[in-house]
Amino acid sequence: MYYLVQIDENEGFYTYLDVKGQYSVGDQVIVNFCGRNKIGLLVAQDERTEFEFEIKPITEIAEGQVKVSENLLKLFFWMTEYYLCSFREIFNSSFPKNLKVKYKKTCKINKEFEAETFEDKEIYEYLTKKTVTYTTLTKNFNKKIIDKHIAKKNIIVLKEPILKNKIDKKIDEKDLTELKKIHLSSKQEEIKNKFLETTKRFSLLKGVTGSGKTEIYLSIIKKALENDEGVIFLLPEIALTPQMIDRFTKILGDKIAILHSKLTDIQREEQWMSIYNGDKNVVLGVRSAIFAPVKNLKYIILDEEHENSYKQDTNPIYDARYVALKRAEIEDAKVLMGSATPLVESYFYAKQGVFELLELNERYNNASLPKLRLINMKEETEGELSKTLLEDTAKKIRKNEQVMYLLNRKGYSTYIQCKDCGEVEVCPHCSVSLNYYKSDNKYRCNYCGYTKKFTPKCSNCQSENLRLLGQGTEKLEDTVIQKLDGIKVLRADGHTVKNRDSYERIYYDFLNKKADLLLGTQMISKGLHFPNVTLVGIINADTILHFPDFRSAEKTFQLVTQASGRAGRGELEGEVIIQTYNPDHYVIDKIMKEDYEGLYKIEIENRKMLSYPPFSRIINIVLSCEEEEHLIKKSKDFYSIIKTDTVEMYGPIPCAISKIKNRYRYQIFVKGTRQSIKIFKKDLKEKVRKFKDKKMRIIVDVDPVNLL
DNA sequence: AGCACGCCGACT
DNA sequence: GTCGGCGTGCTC
Repeated sequence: MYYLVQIDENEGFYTYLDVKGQYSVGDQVIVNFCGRNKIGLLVAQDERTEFEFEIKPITEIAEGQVKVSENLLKLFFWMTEYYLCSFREIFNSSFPKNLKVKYKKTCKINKEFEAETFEDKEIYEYLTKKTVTYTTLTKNFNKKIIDKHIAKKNIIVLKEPILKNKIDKKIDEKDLTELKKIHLSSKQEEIKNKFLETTKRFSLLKGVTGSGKTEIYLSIIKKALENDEGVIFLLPEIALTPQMIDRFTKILGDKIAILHSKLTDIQREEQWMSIYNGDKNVVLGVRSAIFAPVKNLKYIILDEEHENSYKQDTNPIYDARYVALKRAEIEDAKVLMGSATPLVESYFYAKQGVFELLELNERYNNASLPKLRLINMKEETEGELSKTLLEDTAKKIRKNEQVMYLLNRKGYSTYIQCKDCGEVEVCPHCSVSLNYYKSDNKYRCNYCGYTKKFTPKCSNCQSENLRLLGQGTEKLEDTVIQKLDGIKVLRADGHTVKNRDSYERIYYDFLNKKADLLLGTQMISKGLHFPNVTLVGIINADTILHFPDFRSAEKTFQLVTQASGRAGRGELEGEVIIQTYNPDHYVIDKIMKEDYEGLYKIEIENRKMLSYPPFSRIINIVLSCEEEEHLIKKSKDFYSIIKTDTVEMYGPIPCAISKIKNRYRYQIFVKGTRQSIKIFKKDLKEKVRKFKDKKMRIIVDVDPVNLL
């Protein structure tokens, strides 16, 4: 029996022979490759019987291996074709690092050399008796001498896989008492049943913020637990907050596994193994949890479906939403996607009947939707915090209620301009302006992390007449403290929130009313539940409105609506103040009227007219290189290589951000029908592989979300 | 990682 | 012509 084997750290597949027929697809084995032992994954049977090269036998099973299910392998193969990414990258990103068989460096004597060539006879004596790891050897002898011997090849260093055993199984008793306490309203019950009964594989739950979507999810999980069915419940990273985890573990106890990016390697291994062993059938996790080896998978729930973070835009590039649909097809499971503000594409598919559309238009427990007020910032004279918002904030605080401000920019100032010569301070490595951070008095680049000390001098004309433009959260905090005497402020942005711990601390401090105002970036706009918050201020509703992206209107609507949803979640009524410089823009109008349907109609018309998704499929090809001339030439060459009349092609043109980390960036934008794009992709991967050179990187982004 | 292959410049 | 340096591609 021949198998196609994916070998660790290698592209492509190699054929090996299973002499005794003792292995099967999904096994991890040890094979001899390049004259050394390597871990290989049996990805498929090789149906061929004759080969024009010599086939080696599989050495042995990787002891303590964890198998990959055939369904997951199917999903990975589909991904390599759809996203043109490598099998190895997908496998690596879906598989806990700790569970990969590791290599150790072992040191041996090279027998071709005589003992007298050894500077250190003791090492020679030692190594003729045994083979040890490099670490052990360096502990016993002088590292410098050892390295010298290795360089002279007196000592050979080999990488050998370390085999380890599986973690012991521990079985949890199922206790559903907490779950049984969940009570659904008749409307929620109706939606749950509709989802369970529909013959459609995919459902879209459109429910206003605070309408109790989570209770519906929980009741589905409860049903699954009672019937030993598997569930994957996905949340965007930003929403998988300590609060969410708290809530879920309180109700579901240790019956669920949790997978998120802040787990330690050991924690991730434990969680993953409990799923693999079948101890836990329910997984709560972020994007990559879509690959969890859940047994008997019946439901995939995807909350906050509109969130960009479901799209991974580094290799392997994939969209967990689309992968979820595919996995559900392969495993014969159902998908429930939920959002208050679904993606235009998803809503379109729901209206077309591809998704079952489920709607929940009232808030849970009769809580009322917050009142919205619009402030035209063009008429404000007192800087970037309106008088109305300041006054109302003061009022709420006096009543001992809490306030949240959302501002989508961190730091103090987003760009610094010289009043005399007009020069803007820019990053030396990227084509973006530098941000100013007052807390450590530094300029900082958002893209490459470059920092330099802030000096109040224009680097062009040395003038000290600088203008700090574009306010960020730091400056907002300063302004508020200065204008509202004695206010206690908590700030949550990329700078104050370094990890889950600091996030948690801010969350609990605010919940326990240790502050009056919580101000922060997007990270506070999702999923958080503070019953005492009665006012939400959206400082600049239009920061992303003018991005050169066909989704910018939709994204603005989603962001503001989500943030507004933070107000009035308890007994008290909520208010939202939205500051904007574009009061006449149709998005602002639809936000104020809470008219998703209206926004959808405008957006879908635009998409149709310009033939953007869902009326087309897009591929964005980004070429990057440190040398601009080389890049321009190669981009043009590549364009002519892939040029075809069956799809629309634009470019190569510089990307909106034309340089990042010293690499110049050009893009080729491809648009076509589902079918024509499929054909276009067919040999694109091979063309990219052949065309790439050492200096140049080519990234093929299928269904891009970020077009910058 | 390590070997084969091919291209190109230096030298006989 | 030949030798060798090195960049590139392949290993089942």
